[in-house]
Amino acid sequence: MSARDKHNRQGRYAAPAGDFEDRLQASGLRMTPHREHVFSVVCRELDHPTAEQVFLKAKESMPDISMATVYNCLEKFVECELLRLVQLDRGATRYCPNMHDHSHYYCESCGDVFDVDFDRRKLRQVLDLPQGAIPMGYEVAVRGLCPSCREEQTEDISPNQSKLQPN
Amino acid sequence: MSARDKHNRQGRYAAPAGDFEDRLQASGLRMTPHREHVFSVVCRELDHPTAEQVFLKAKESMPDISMATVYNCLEKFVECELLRLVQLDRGATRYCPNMHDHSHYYCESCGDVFDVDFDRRKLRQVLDLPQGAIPMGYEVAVRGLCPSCREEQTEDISPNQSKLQPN
DNA sequence: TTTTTGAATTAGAATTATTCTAAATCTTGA
DNA sequence: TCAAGATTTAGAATAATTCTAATTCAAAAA
Repeated sequence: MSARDKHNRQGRYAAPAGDFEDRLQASGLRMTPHREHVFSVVCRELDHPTAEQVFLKAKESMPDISMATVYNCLEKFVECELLRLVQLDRGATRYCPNMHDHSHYYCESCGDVFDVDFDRRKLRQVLDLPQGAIPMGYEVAVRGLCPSCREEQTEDISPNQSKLQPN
Repeated sequence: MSARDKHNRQGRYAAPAGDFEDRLQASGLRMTPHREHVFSVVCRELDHPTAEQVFLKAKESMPDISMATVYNCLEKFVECELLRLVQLDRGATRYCPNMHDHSHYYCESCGDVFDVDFDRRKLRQVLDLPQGAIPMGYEVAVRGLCPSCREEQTEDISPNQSKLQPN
């Protein structure tokens, strides 16, 4: 089961229809079988995959595709705003097809990553930005327990004994 | 001029006094000249430096220190919560001695990184967290123009002609 | 249609940041 | 003083990514 299914969050992506080709062409890029396939892997098959995960999945139905092509595709998709980079820690960069404002919730127990929405204007108000700054984009990551892992960890102990300190 | 000076933000660090030694000892670590020096470099000499920047600066007054020691020190400091990791993009990991809740503002024009405070409870309210999740920590990065770079870019054109879209 | 031009793909080399390893050195407590 | 273990170190190894240069492919021009 994918993280998206498990956490029961609706996927909302930038390119539901022919938008994919439009965005490529707007950047002077061609739509190719490789690009279509790589993009579909990121969108449909996995959640926030790394380049290597995309490569392995893409190879299943396109065995001759190379790692270099996967990297090239992903880089171009980021340039034409079909994907965003997600850098949760020192590890490999992940790719995210949800181009709406959202944060990434990383469960420290199961390792899943899922999207959590926020309102950009409200987020801005929470930040004590210096006068004159022009914020253009926000990247928010949350670490903690996801609902299913929290349930596992609390089902054996009574609520009052829980050491979990939500904040 | 350091980013901290330029952006005129007060530095507030976890270990102003003898807290440094206490935190090391609480994790079973010794206070050594190398550790003291590396920590002081991160705290006083640079803002959000990478391991390599710390190494180069530390070498100035301790020429025999090795890169391995710098990495070891930084890793231990993160473990005993004297420093936090900051991963702004694919590049090298940065280290931050401000252990209070805050976000990192990255200026896309000059490349400086400075701290921006937020209220943890308010941030939590802005996020549409799923029922049952237990958030433990937040990492917020903002990209945009810092006040000085914004001034440079707008001083030649009238305010109405500005293409800048703050949000 | 053929040619030309440049984009896309590729394998493998190179690079970058980081981690690992094993030896030497230093500290502390017995 | 000795033993145990922590610290430091150089350099090797690793992981992720980027670069390079050759090849293939596709669209526009002739």
